[in-house]
Amino acid sequence: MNIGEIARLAGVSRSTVSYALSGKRPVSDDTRRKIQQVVDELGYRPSASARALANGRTRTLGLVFPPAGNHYTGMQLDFIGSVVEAAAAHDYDVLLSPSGVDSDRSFQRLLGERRVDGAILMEIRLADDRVDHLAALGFPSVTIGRTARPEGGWWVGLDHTALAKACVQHLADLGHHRVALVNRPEQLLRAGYESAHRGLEGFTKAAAERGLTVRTYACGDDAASGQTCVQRILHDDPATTALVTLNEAALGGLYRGLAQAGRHVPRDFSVTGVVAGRWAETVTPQLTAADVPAAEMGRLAVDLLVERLDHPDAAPRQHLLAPPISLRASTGPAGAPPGAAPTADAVPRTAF
Amino acid sequence: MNIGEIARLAGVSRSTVSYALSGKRPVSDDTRRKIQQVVDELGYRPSASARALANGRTRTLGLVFPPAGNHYTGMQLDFIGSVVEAAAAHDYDVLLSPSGVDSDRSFQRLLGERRVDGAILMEIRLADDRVDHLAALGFPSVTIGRTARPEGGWWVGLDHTALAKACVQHLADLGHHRVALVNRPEQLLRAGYESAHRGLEGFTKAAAERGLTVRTYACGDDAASGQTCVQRILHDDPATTALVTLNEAALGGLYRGLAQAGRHVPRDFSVTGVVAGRWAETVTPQLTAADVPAAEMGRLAVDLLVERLDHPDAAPRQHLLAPPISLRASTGPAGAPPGAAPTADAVPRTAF
DNA sequence: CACTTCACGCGAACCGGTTCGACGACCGGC
DNA sequence: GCCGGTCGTCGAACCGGTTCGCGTGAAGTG
Repeated sequence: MNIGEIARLAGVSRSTVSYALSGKRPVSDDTRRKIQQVVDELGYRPSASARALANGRTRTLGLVFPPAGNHYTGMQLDFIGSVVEAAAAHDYDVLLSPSGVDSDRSFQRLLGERRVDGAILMEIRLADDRVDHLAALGFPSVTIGRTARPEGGWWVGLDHTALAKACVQHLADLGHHRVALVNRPEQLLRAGYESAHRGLEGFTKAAAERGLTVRTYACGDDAASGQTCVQRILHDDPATTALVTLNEAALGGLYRGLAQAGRHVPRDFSVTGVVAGRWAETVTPQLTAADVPAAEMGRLAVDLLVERLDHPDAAPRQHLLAPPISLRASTGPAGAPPGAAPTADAVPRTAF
Repeated sequence: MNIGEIARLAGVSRSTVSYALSGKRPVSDDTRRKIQQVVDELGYRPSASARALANGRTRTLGLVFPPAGNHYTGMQLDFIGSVVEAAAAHDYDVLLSPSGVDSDRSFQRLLGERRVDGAILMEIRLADDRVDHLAALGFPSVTIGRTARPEGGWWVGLDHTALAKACVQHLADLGHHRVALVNRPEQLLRAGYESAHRGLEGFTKAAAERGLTVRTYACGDDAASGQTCVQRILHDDPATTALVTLNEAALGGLYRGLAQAGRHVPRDFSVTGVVAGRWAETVTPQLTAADVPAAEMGRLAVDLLVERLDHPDAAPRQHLLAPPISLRASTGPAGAPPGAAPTADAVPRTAF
């Protein structure tokens, strides 16, 4: 069943059917009605491929994310979900592409074969050949995250530096002096992941400003690594009283490691970090954290991309977000000497 | 840059270029080399739309999942990730469709506009109009999950009945008599979600066989609901000593609710359920659970679908999985009277 | 009544591939 | 020297839409 069939049954030409359906030229009410009736009867829908071929637009967006091996974080899930829903609201489909490096097959399919009108890139690196490549091509894309030189690009980003700083300052205000940073895996640091580097930078600067003694750790994206990481932290400096995590997937393991070492959160150890809100609330005590507004970021990225597609000459736009820390129950004042009487219950508190 | 341009530069006809690239007809070595050289120089890749239009195959698979609002579970994430990777291995792209009901817009786009060669459906309901619709159309699809009448379909499923039974038996073996079931949300139960219903059935049957006293609860897909749910459970029957959860997203909240009520896991309360392995390990104590092999299921679903696409007349195939319970640290013997001396530490044990 | 104006609808070309039938060149055999 | 068969290539049709330019008939105008 194609447009020719509809035309035949409605007794008009193919072009008339096309115009009646698209509204790009006026069609008399009579013919429009007749055509619509036939279309409804047969449940006709124009072929996406043919349409894409004819007018060069696929009405599909590409969502490029790292090959991931097996470790997706909750944050990524939130991004994916919100991107898909926002795209649907704009009448776009989303094509998923597990793509790492510039030259890989998946990426070539997306661009070279013109499967998508535009792309959203996740997990940006400070020096990111994918971004450079797309910019050179002038291909419409929006990144979730910023490279080292984000000027003139289209992106929605998180101010990881400010977020990590805020975490440190929060801990310093509570009187903590010896603080550890739990970062993303070594391998991602080496690859230059933005969040890991900017977060590290903010952490280090803020610690220096406040005169804290700090150590930083790379940690695998899973619970077991988190547990091991806490062991290393407490082994390297048993006087550590707080940590900041940029690693969401390790969070459960961090808590477990602390429990195992006999440190009660938040009574004698404080935990905070940069984590998507939904996941900060699944642990007990709930995590005081700079909540990553993943859903909002996904939506904004789609909005930007759609705008860019609709107005090819529009000036680049960006959104830099810096959500405030949400106070929950995983941080508390430092200084309770080990062995002192318990001062608070482990049950969540709603405020400080 | 299109196939005509390549043909011109190589001094041959368009059809020869097509044959040289596809290998569907022999082409002399000389011309093939010449063509390949031009293709490489210009970095030519054939347009996916044009190709799809010409031969009717898009090399794209649709992944249909519920609109989800804002609540995606970790399990769904694992499905999505593994489906995308498995599809890439077969040289297919994946189109995401947040689609609930049969007649909705997203679903129509996928099928009506012929955007995909086949579809994978998630979150199956016992009576699922999407499945019926696809079956009636003869559209190649594979479901992750089974309807009430799965015979003759293509699917990969989990034996939720057996899994829930195994959980109950495990608890019964440990001496628990009063056990609660934490199910998926009320709304999903009403909609007839397979996992919720089959799991409930297995739970109820096994409990009857073992003579247990049980209560069942519907619970929202988030931590806060889990916490509330535990409160209800302990309010309704304070003598409850164990629970089985089919609700992965509520898990963190369940733990919190128990801690808040002063029940120590596993010393005086046991928790088990049906949860993806990765997520069972993020909580402390780690969850003894029937691990949902989400990654494997995604891969199997893609394999089945690709096979079905390659052999349109092949007989339907299925995979019913029933992974064993992984013993971790969240269950223990019942009967330690309240106030008795602690018998075990909360730290994970590796075996019973 | 002749002449413009406008509204509608038609045919053809085009998007960029694939595929089928045919044709010419070259080969060996008789 | 003619014939039959292979091999390699070409032209044309086709997939199913969109879009441009034009023709036609009815309505409006002087």
